[in-house]
Amino acid sequence: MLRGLGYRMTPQRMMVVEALHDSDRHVSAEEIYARVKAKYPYANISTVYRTLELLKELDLVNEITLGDGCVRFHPAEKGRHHHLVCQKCHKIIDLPESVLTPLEDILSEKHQFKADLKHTAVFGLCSECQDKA
Amino acid sequence: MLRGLGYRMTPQRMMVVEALHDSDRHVSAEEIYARVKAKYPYANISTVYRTLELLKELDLVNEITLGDGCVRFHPAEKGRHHHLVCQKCHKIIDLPESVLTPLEDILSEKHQFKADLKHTAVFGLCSECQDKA
DNA sequence: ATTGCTGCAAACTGTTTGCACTTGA
DNA sequence: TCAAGTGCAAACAGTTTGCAGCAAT
Repeated sequence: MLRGLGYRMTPQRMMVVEALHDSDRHVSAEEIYARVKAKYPYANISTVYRTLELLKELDLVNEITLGDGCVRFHPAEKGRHHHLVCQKCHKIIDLPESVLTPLEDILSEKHQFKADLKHTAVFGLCSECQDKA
Repeated sequence: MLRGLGYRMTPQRMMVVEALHDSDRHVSAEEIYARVKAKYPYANISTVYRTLELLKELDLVNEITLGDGCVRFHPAEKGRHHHLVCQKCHKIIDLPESVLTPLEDILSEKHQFKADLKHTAVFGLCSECQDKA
């Protein structure tokens, strides 16, 4: 871990990073806390938040809001992708980065807006929930 | 107001609706509350939330999360549009619906996902903030 | 030996809920 | 009249902060 950049490597931080990588993507702070706490019951949620804050600043994790009232995180190294969020069953479908590049180009050319699509979630209905309706 | 559908028309509800329409778009519940309270100091924020909840159910207002920690609302009648949110100056740029229809089609055809883009915000940097960087 | 990080408790923000009272239909 | 809607206070979830002590460097 590259934190000979002035930061200290503490067991707590290691456990947060580990939790982030072990879980499949999109874990909330509370979920990370739960995982860390399972190993080390004295762990504190504010430490989790502070570590996530730091990792975010260093661009090691990305943050995403999926509209369920809590921010979710995933490691930047796991590759960029986007998210389709089903409003009914709350499933999250990952989307290859390529799907949104045309959009990125349009926004850049026609609106001078530099979109940061790693933070983007698209809401709607997945195929199963469409069938049910 | 079409609430001969069993709902009562109370002054509080009128004021919420009024506040929604008077303000330019994307007001948070707190902002609506502030506006209502200016007219009627006894107003209560839970009433605001309850009214917004109702309007949402009746599809009279849309809800959107702009990533600043609070949900924002705007009247459905004001027309559908999308939102570019600058992560630096927090400006909100409205986008005509047409810009995202190609995306809607792609998601529908290739991913069987029925996107509901009225809830969608795209984050990034506006042109001014790009220049500053 | 520093100084950065942690744990704890307490504050804070946005939102929801239970309940008794009020009011629109 | 009387159920639907309100105000209030209290609870809630997710997140942040101040501070004293601890521990990586």
